[in-house]
Amino acid sequence: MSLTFTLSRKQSRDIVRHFIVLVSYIRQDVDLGVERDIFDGCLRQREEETTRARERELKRERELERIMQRLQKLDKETGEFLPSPSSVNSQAVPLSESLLSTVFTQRSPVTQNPLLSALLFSQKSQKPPSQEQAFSELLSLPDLQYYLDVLESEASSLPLDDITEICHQNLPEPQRENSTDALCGITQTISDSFEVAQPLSSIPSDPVEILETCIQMFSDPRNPTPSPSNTIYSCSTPENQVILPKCQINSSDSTLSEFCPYTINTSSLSKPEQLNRAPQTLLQFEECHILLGFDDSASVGSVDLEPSLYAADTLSNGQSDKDELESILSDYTDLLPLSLHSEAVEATLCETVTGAAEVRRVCRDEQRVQAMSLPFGVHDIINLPVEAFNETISSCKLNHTQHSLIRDIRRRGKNKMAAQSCRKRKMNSLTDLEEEIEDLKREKEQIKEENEKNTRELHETKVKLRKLYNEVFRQLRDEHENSYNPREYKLQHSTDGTVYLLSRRTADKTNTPTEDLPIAV
DNA sequence: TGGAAGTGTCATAGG
DNA sequence: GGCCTATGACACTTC
Repeated sequence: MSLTFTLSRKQSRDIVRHFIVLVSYIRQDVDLGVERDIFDGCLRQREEETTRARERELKRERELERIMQRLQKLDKETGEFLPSPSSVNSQAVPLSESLLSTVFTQRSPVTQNPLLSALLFSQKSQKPPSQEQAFSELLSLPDLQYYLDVLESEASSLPLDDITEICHQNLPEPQRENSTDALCGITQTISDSFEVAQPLSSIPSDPVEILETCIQMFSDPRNPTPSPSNTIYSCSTPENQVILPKCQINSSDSTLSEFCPYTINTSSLSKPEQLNRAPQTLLQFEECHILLGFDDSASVGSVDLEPSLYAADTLSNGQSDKDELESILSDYTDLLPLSLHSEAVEATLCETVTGAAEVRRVCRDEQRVQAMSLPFGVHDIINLPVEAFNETISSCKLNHTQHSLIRDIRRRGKNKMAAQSCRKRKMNSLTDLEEEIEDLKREKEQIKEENEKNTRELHETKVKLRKLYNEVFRQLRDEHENSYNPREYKLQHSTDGTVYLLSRRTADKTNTPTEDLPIAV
């Protein structure tokens, strides 16, 4: 099980630049005080978060001042006019916009890298912002500015080690202590690892294709699989392979590999060094993470990638269909941003990619499950049949807390699905009732029209009958050829069809035809 | 900024 | 009595 990409020097610079953009915006987001929304109902925690937000706000203001100073300095050096409001405004851009907008520019390494851009921007609704806006936002990052400048100007001739050293020397003292070290750490890691083997142009641009490619690689029997549940990326050859552990928020696992699933070739290292390289890489990135001001204590969002991997295995075994693929892709794109170990990025990208509330809930439950070191995931806890579930939890020796947690997760998950189905039923019922109302209205209109029609026909029939009645009376003659007076006589229709001429006086008294008077017409 | 819509969760009734 | 499902009510978020 391995995923292998090797890089040219230019591509490596692009990747470094890409990491810088991402890391810088993580930092920017934290500095901006963009908070991850965690609902726990605990007032004390809210107060603490409020205090933390104030501190972030103060830090953000200091950062803004530094940015303005840096921008002015840049103007003097380049002789170009850089409108300062853009950088200031960019500080107000939420990370969900600023991060995406920046890395989605045409010249962004992310967009130049189809794999990364496809994974990060799988949502069609995310439109790329203008390049100008993104560039202005990029310029708002002083550390990044230095680093990119060096990359642009000297990277073609200098080793990456020297680049990091230049960055380190050029930055002011306080910032050396922060981001530059971390960035240089990343650079050092990547600089050890480039070798051209497969052009990036061969990487598919479509996320589904990317996933399929990954699945094929994961399931390729030619690739060794040291530990499927703990490995996502490894290198091309056994000699040069560095196994990058699966990304997990709560442990010192690979963040780098999540964003850069390329080969880290350590052929120049000895075997022990090779074995140590991955932890070093991760450690460096962890240091970067910490030094850049990320708040680990508030990090939320432990994510288990195993379901996706298992599903990928299922796919590779030919048991897949399009829905499964889409589901897995969704999981994959959902989980990808969570590996940043940053609550800000996690929250923002979670909300960007999927429904925020559900993702947060899943993240919290996943975190709890992982914190308890439970051997199964939230999905299993919720969706296993009762018997299988009871069998599973009985087979594991769980303490009371673990048992309660699992029961709680299962109860809430079940109830959540029940609520969803209940609401769906309610909506369907409402829709059916509305349709029934419309049908009844239509039926009422039809009956009304029919009634009017019948009324009209009845009226016409009465008119005809009156005319006929009068005509009959007009033609009736007695034995003396005299006509009958309609006021004294009337016609009455019997059930057998016979029409009688009745005297009104007699008919009114007896209400029946008399023997002498009836005259059949 | 208020309101509508959506969602998760809890409490409760009923099977 | 315990478990599950359905549903009303509430809180919260997002638009």
